[in-house]
Amino acid sequence: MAVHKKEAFTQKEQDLAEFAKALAHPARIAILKVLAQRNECICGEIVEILPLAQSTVSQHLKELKNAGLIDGNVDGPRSCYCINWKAFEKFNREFSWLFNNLKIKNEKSCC
Amino acid sequence: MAVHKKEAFTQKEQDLAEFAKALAHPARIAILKVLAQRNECICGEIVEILPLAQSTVSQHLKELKNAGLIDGNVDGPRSCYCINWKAFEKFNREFSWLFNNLKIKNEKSCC
DNA sequence: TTTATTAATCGTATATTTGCGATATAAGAT
DNA sequence: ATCTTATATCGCAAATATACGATTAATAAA
Repeated sequence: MAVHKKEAFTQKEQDLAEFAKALAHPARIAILKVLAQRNECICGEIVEILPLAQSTVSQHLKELKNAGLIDGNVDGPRSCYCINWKAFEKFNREFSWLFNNLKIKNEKSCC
Repeated sequence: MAVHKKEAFTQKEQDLAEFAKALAHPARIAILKVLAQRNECICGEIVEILPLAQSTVSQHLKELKNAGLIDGNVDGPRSCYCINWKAFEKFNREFSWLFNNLKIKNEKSCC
């Protein structure tokens, strides 16, 4: 994003944006869904389910992990990923904060 | 994003991702906050508040509008933007759906 | 030890995003 | 009709994101 002026915004705004960014791709939404449907931490399964190359899936997993949405243990050949619930709850809270803040003050819009 | 395989995912996944993408920048989060704090639909004020050029702010507004997060009337020299509550509620619902879906099935993670 | 097997990383091509200045547009004011 | 004012749009440069194949790394199996 070229000349990204992230620093010019509050930490809360940056955090929320970063979290949203991690969700901003259908493949990553799909990965989260897969991680949820199985009650265990798969990984190779994701590659079979998604129409993407292994390296691409690995890259998406890395982004989700960097953003803190998932945790992951790498045990040699077999990795293990799972949802980071605390992070999700924080996002939910932050998002609700923004959402409710808006809703209370401005129930009916002017346009 | 090069070779974007969006089509390979469900509509719900794409919608959620698109919505998240619109939120995936601190400037756009800040714009939504500004639109909320005033109980009217300003616009030029945003330019004064944000540390960005007028053309850049206009571009972010356009993206928010394209994503359906805000509505806007352009009345010649004076535009009028405001939150699209229905869109927000839809996103909130979709996100909760994903979130709850995950939480119910997988209360404790394995890693 | 050698040989799978699984996942991460590297390198690369291409598309998209971000940001800005400059310009165009469109209504109101003079 | 001309000038102001407020936005949108265009065109560009630089940074990121997406995707893939090829390679590396690290454990398990033989």
